[in-house]
Amino acid sequence: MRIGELAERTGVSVRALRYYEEQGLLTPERSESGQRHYSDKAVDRVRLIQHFYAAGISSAAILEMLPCVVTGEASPHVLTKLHEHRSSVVRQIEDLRGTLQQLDAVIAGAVRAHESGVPCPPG
Amino acid sequence: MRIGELAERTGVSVRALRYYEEQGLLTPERSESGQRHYSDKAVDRVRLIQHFYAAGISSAAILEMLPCVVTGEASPHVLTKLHEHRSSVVRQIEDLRGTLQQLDAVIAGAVRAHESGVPCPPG
DNA sequence: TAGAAAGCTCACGTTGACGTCAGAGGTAGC
DNA sequence: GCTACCTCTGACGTCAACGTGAGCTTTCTA
Repeated sequence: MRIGELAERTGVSVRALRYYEEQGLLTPERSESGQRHYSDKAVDRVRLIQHFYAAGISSAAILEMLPCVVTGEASPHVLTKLHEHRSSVVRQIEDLRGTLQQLDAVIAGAVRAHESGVPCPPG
Repeated sequence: MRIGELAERTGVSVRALRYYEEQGLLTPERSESGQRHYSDKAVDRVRLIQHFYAAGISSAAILEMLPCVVTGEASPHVLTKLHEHRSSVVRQIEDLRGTLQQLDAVIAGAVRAHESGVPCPPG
């Protein structure tokens, strides 16, 4: 498929797909005229990349990990990196749980205030 | 306390504290000479701000929510925003759980490959 | 009372993941 | 073969949360 279709199927912009290629995360075939052509597997790869981005993992780090994501192979160094990222993700989840509690406390307080007729700040 | 002490007690840089003030998130008293003076409560407020930042909530959104965090009051509009952020945080946690599974699968595959003596990509 | 340390206000720099625009060529349906 | 989109390569713009440096004033310490 061409870049527009991949963009549509993944929900990622055309610009982003070209950017992924710049970063070495995606290496499509090229037609005679220079147009990019992607296999179906690219859809999953793009989703994986987005997953990692969402976890705060940088392009460079993703690039480092991608070969072993694809082939199942990893050098000890890459394995160490993988564990580091895992820990980071776990930490993020814990932090977000804390934030959730904060938000819930705020919401509960606000609801109580609303029920007891306390005036509201502008907004 | 002055800005340096607040920075030390919260682990946030002096520059960041001035930035929070620019955004309206922090409004310290000023001495005759113009130096900022913070109360003890500022420590908790800074930590709360950091919590929200970590959850991907922007300065503007935090600013909108802060009054009701402080006073326990909230307009219906702010309450809606709070619920939106809550949903967003929940979604982030779910996404990160997915990422964690991906990482675990990759790590498991890499370990198996390592044990069976498969060659490694450079790195 | 000096001088180091901390604070002040601009104001420009940084980083990452794209957005956007320009100008030119490729492709598909009729 | 025409037309309407699609794609290409630069290359500059954006946005948020600060970093950094300059040049100056205030406060603490010996």
